[in-house]
Amino acid sequence: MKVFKIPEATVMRLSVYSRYLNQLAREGVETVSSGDIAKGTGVSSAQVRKDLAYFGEFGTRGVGYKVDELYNHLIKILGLDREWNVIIVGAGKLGSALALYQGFAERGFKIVTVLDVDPDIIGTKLGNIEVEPLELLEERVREQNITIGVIAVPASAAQEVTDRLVKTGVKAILNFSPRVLKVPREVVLRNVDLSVNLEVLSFNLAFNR
Amino acid sequence: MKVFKIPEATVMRLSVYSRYLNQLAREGVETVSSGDIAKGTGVSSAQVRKDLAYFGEFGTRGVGYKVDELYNHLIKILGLDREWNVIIVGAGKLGSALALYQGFAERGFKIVTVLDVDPDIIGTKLGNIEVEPLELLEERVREQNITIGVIAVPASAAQEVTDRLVKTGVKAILNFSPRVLKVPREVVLRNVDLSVNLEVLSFNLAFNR
DNA sequence: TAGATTGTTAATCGATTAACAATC
DNA sequence: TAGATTGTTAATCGATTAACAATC
Repeated sequence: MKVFKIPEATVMRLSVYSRYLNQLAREGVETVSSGDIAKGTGVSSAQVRKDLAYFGEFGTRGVGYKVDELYNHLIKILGLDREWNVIIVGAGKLGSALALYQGFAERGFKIVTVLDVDPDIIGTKLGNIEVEPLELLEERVREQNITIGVIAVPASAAQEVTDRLVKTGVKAILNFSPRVLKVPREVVLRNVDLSVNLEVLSFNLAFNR
Repeated sequence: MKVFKIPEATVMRLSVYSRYLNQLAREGVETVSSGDIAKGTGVSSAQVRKDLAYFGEFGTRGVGYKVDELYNHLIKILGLDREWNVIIVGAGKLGSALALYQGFAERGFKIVTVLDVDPDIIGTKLGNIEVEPLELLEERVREQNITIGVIAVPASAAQEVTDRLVKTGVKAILNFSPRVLKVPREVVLRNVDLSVNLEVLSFNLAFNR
């Protein structure tokens, strides 16, 4: 356990940098400066260096960073150097959209189970995953070594599902329901609202101009 | 145009408050204090009052806020008191997931057009919207009075599609492609990365513990 | 009035930026 | 060496929190 706290904004930027480095690597670029990364990702070069400095010294003064080296460091820092098994609970509009989105797999997140309570939904296929009944939650989490749970159920069911996931050993919860969830301190919780991004846009359109 | 800048975090919290107030209203609650909202949404009560103070005085000292009144204020502030017509460009895995997700409609975002270049995708139905060819971009934006464009195309096509949208009068761009886009100052741009939420979790799992 | 809660100011905390010595 | 760029410190900026007068 590290003593200093890493700002969440830094973590999110590291993710952006890593994508950009991946792109550069595919283009055959071998070396970048913090200024290059800055221009490519829309932040300041001081920010890039500061963000990296939390984790070590990855560059060479006067020269810059080796693209593939820095990329590998970032992937390791972000915990993307392994595969994370993910369960999605709730296969309604949102849950099935998430299950169908393949961008997660590229970053090491493997959706291995999708559950629902609706008999009409159970048994349907989302890509190559079949939606299974909610009762299988504990069984699937255990046998598939699932560490991340995605909550895509209605608000009324969110806490109960979360409790079951946590009790069975899930270490992190990504909550898409509009409910403030209680989890033990050692479980990582993150709340997401898909349409908040559009709302920030509409706010800016309606208010600022 | 307001002179002071509203922190983006404030806007995102206003969105959270509005959802919570909506829930309270449905439960028949008539009055809330900043402390209630704080507990219900997981922030501090000072934060709630500070966020609201940017926009006016909505409460009564010693009493609190009227739930429906405050809700209506927030909806207005967020620009959700009207309908926004949205175009999604790109109907791949991500674009179609976004088109199928109905949560946007609840907040006033109406997806009216989905475009793609792939002949295999054009003509397929996403809910009740049919995917149409990219060539119709200008025509659809104009005739359907579209103000918000969602970029769900590969990085290589992102800037070109953005330029066409902006040129045709779209006022805001929600960019899901991993590309830093150039837009004129008056166009609102927001970059989103769906899997960054999972990456923040994996970072916390891998690094902090 | 006494109790409660807002709106707002001042203090604190944290994150970003500027600047530069270190060094390739 | 001269030029370039890192790593890091100190200065700045901005956001959150604590505290309290105003007031219902």
